[in-house]
Amino acid sequence: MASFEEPTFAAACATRPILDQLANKWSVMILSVLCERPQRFNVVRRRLEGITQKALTQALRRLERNGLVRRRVIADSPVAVEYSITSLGRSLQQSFQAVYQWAMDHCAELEKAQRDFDSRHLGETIDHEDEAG
Amino acid sequence: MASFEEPTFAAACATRPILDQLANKWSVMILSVLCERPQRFNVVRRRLEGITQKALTQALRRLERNGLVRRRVIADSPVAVEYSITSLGRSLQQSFQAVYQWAMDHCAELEKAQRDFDSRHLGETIDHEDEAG
DNA sequence: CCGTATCCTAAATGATACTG
DNA sequence: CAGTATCATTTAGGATACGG
Repeated sequence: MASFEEPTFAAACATRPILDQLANKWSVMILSVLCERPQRFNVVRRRLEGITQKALTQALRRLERNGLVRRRVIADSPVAVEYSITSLGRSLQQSFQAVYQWAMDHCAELEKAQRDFDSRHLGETIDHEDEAG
Repeated sequence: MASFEEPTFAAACATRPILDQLANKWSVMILSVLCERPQRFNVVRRRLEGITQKALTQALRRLERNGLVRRRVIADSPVAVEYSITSLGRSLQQSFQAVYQWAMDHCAELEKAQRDFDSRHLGETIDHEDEAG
């Protein structure tokens, strides 16, 4: 059973860069949107409220580089670009969907837990900037 | 079925802060480690190679605040603190586990996709600083 | 329309020192 | 041991302007 003191998640583990790149909120949302159907850049942009063009471009390129999303130019003037999910991307999206579903199922519990935690820690320097203003 | 132009992931959606806080690599790894058994701070630290004390403290407090992890002081001098996963945390870990399993199953495919992408984009200004040196 | 490039600011990160 | 605090540096993020 080994010593239990050797790292479980070694820095050199091949999954590290994968989690680094893909375990973030925009990837979850983008794959979810593209999973429905191929869509154009600005359509995706409008459906992910709050994302900037720069952030979307970066996220899409990262997903494309990992083979999860395909980029296709469908016209030349004005340029139209359609993004679609690959089968590899679709398989990841299923796992992501479970995380997203969990978040939907448990958001009330989480919000309560946060309120309880915060009231237990009154007066301490916690910076929880909620937009609940 | 609606206009398909309204945002799917509205900024005010209750799941947004959840994804913001929990959809990151350290949360995935920490819950995975704590899922085995309750463990002390520095044990967790050693098993997550590359994490700093500061990052671990912050991540643990965030998980604690969301009710996914429980913190328990088990001695006074020298201080010993044990972290354990809650049942809520365990339910999330199951979804995370699917993501982690996916990463393990597909890391070869992903690495190949990246190589292909990079060779297709030779000469462009992509800054992919791999540690493959 | 779909980006890239630049600039600027805000936030995350890392190293170090210190406390109970 | 398990943190907190501070500071320096890096990185991410947003706004804007511009190009194919």
